[in-house]
Amino acid sequence: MTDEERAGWDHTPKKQKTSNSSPENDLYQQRCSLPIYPARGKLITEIRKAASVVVLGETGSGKTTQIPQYLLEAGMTKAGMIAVTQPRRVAAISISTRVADEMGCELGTQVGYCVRFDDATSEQTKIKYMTDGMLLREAILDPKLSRYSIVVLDEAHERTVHTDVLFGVVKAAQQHRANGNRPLKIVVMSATMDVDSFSQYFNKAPVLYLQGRQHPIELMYSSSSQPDYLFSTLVTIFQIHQEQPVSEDMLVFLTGQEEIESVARSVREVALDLPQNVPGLVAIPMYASLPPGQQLRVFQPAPSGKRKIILATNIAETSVTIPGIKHVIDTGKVKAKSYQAGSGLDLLRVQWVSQAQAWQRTGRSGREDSGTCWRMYTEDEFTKLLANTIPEIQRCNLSSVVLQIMALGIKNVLTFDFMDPPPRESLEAALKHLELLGAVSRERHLHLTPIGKEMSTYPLDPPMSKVIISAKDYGCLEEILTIVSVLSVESILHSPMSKRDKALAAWKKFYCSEGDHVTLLSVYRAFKAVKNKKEWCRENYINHRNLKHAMEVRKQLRDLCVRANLTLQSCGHDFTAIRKCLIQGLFMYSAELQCDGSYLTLDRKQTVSIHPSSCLFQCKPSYLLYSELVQTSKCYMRNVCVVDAEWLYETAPSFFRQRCGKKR
DNA sequence: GAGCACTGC
Repeated sequence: MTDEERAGWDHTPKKQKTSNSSPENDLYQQRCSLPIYPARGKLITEIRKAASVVVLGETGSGKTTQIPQYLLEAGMTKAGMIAVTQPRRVAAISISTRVADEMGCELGTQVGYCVRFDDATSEQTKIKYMTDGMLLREAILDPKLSRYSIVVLDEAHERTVHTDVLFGVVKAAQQHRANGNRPLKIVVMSATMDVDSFSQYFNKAPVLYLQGRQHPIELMYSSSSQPDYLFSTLVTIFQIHQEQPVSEDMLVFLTGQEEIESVARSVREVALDLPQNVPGLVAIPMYASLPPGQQLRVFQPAPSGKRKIILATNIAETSVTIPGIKHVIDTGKVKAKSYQAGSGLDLLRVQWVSQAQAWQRTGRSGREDSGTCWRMYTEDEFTKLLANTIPEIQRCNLSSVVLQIMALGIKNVLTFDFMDPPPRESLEAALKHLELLGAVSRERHLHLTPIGKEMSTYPLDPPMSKVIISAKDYGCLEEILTIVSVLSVESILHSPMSKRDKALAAWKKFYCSEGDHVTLLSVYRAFKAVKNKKEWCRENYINHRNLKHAMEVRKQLRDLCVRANLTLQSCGHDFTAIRKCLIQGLFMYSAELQCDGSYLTLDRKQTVSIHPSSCLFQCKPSYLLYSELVQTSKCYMRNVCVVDAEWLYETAPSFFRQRCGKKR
């Protein structure tokens, strides 16, 4: 979503009966005054002419809201809907709300949206805003995307895994439909200059440039390299504060929660010692794990006579737009995920941003008026940064992506038409993982097994899908649905740092000797049984919101199971059945106790420890399953479950024979 | 004896 489109309206659907497309209408006037409006005719002509078009639209051009309407008005939806994909749910919902307003129709009629858990479309729908992940799901059922005449891939420059896979999917669908009477048009929309690769990939598609409404921004570089970017950031904050008008708010890009809270403390401390004649300031943190109520603080104006300083992660680069920012301080650092197929471990590391990311941050200062961006690095350092951020698909675990691609009917993932192919080792590692789960087979040729096909219907990581479809063999689908749902949302255990001991004491009554999975099940069961759920959550340090979310996920998974004719059996208190079932998907995530009290993983022989948040932290069972490994100060197993060596061996004899040869 | 960039189905 562009800045223009994000700002200035609330997210609640407005139901409007009068038509807004009459010339005397305000919204109509607004539409005509957008920078994109003069290009309307040319856009329609070009998109009509070419099979694929790339649109480069600066922020504020209005491309996301207007282009779909232009195509509709030009009669280009006769043979099917227009799909407009977005990387984020809130964007799909709020933009479609805006467009419905502009068109003077009710949301869900001609204009609608479709995101997980929420489908606001109908038979009348002509323009459908949706998340990229949603279109990908649809593609598994219908690889030709036959309901659509045009697919608009918005925010393509963000290069999410879903968008990257969609590139290949829509391109293949277009080829399939090229000779029929209903060709598929593709519009790729990007906000960065790097559009050549998009054009090349989509058969040299023409590139259309749109003017934006960005104001001039002054760039300030450090004169010398800064060894301590936090210190130079603090100095710069107070330099700006003392020299610039107090009405000009500041946005500082930092790497994470801890850093933000510590800088916030420093800012407040230094502010106490400012001379009398210097105005006051308020430091406001902004990061994703902040409770929603506190996130809203960034939108409130500063108390009069004070300056607002927002300390944010890269959430403020794309997901949240804060109005009124005049100064941006860019530390040039970001915390990002890196994955090496070799270690099989996801890592979060602080690293340099790319040039494109730096420009994105810079742009946050010139929204309503001219602005300034203060870079905490030299111009020379800037030129040495990567031009573009490495696409996510090249730095993540690919098991679920590979499963999805194969479910789309693509024969060989290794030759799938990626715009930027991921490393071969990552694809091979994913295939090996799926083979262990019985989802793919290499007999004669590489193919998806019936189990793999079934697994691909669940919105889960492959191990968890495997656990679900295995539950029928253990008569515990009800329990497994609960456990899988709770594991797939953010933690339901709420542990405020100040009340850690109290929280721990409250959880003790749910603890089960079998491990965290069964413990989470007992929390969920207790929650279902009580009347006053909110109060119960507060008393027991349980996160009510995340638990509600888990219930929503559970309902979706349950529906999918019913559709697959899986019987919803309960095993009551037979936790052995549950643990044996978990092994079916997680056996490669197992560890063995060593004589010295440490643990070694069974597949790569890595030294690991039980995470201190686990209910088994002080226990030493001989064999464990874990849901994930996290590398922090040590390599920790998070969410562990006690198992028998025999069960592991019975589940995957050849896997364990290779790895524990001497034992058997 | 700890620690969480950001999304999404």
